[in-house]
Amino acid sequence: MMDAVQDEAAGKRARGLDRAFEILDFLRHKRQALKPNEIAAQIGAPRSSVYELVNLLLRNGILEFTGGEGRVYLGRKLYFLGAAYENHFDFTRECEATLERLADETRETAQFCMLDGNKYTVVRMREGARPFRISTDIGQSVPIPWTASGRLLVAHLSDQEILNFIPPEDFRLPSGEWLEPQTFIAEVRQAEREGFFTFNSIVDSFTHCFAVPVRDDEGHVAGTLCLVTPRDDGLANRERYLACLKQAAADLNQTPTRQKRA
Amino acid sequence: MMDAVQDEAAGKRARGLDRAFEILDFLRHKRQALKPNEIAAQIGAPRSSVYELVNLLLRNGILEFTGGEGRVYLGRKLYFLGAAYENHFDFTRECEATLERLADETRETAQFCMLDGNKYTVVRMREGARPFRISTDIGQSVPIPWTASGRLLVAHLSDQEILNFIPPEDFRLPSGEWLEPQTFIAEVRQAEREGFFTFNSIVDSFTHCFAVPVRDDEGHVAGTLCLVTPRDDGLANRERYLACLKQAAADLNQTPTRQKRA
DNA sequence: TGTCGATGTCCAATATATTGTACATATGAC
DNA sequence: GTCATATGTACAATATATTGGACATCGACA
Repeated sequence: MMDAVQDEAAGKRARGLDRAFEILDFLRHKRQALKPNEIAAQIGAPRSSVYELVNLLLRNGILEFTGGEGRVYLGRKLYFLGAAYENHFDFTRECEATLERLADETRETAQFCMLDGNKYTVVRMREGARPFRISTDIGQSVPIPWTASGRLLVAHLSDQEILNFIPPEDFRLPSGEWLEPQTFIAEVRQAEREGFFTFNSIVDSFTHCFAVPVRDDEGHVAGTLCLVTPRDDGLANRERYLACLKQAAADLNQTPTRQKRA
Repeated sequence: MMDAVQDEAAGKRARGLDRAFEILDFLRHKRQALKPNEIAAQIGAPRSSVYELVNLLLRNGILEFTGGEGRVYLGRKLYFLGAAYENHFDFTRECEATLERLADETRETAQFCMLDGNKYTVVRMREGARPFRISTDIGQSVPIPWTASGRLLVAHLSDQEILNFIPPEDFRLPSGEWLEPQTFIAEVRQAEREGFFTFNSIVDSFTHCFAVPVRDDEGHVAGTLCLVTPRDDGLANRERYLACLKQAAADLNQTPTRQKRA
């Protein structure tokens, strides 16, 4: 409830485009088809506006009817656009291979993560060979401060920019504990200096997380490679796992986000 | 030039949303980053509008700066949205496996194709094992009447709907020849009856194409599986290839576009 | 030097998109 | 039967988005 996060002031009209992408993002996170009415109620938008926009998006193939009863979900056109992005910044192929290698070498869960707006998200994942699997939902948005990768993904920002960028409520950890922003920033700077970050996950109580940065052509941190391990394994193999990650990141950096194939 | 295809009447204003997706589709087909100015010129839109929209889309992560000089291309958010679509209609995994099997069995190029608006497009492709490879760009839009799959993809429409759906100029073949719409419709009905369509490609002079429908839960044709072969091979192995395709489609239909995993 | 084209910004005018509201229908509770 | 809720449609009012055009800058070029 109260999902109208970005509303600037008060009773202003929302721009159609913004509202449209709010709808798309909402469906993405819901991961299911919804009726226009439900969408309107849950994102707190005027019903007439949502009906209008949904119809526009349907006509453009951005949304599709699915699930019956007039429910809509993301459409095929988005798939094509996403595929074009993936093709242009052709990280996917090397990424899959790298994750596979990482998972083989460590038998742990390996992930490639990026920022999605001001959240953290797992883009690709390869589960480890352990009998006890640790896995995350890919494509879910998670507050940046909750993750090891988060320390690396905002390292290019100044302290103030970081504070502006991350929604304040995201410093409230799932345990209910409050992570002091200054503490977080200190960790960001430390991760920046050392070129990696590791810690016992603050999302659960039994995993240890490793993250190293992956940089794009211009040297910016474009994403991270991570390992999620049981705590004892992580501590026992710390140096080896870090070495594996760094090597993998170096390989990825070697073939930076390159232009199209031809 | 004259890309303003969908403009209803004359000097009307364009809706922001429509123009926005026009920009996205344009970039997708150009397959390269462009300056806002270039976009405006090439799609025939007012420069001020394009600058406004591009900035909006940049703020939403739908577009990204890339390629320098202020050039923009499709953004990461589109990738996430596309991945969510792909995840929901989980055709991809089975699809890849099916294409691989097809390519193995026939040593020919196998494709999975769908409609993209009122065009045909190759979604996934697996190149055959032949020394002489035949391949197509994936994600490119091609007029429906130029392809074997096209006969199947519009079969659910009435004659009149087909005529309304396909832009008239798409009946002009790449050779310059004119394909009579009634001829095309007759082929559509034939394909519908027989459950497949094959012909010597009208895009080039040396390939033969096979297409069979893939249906979704509700029995609609959601896409097609195709083989693109050298003409003599295609004619020599016609029955076997058709059997392979039908079997593959049956396998895909068995696991129809299913809901999410959990 | 002056001219031209390409690029980006700024701004006012008006065509229109967004929205509140009313209306219509179906369903289920009681 | 009545009432409440969920769902979709229709429409007018006004807040604003789209647009044309002016303006500034830069590099090329003669």
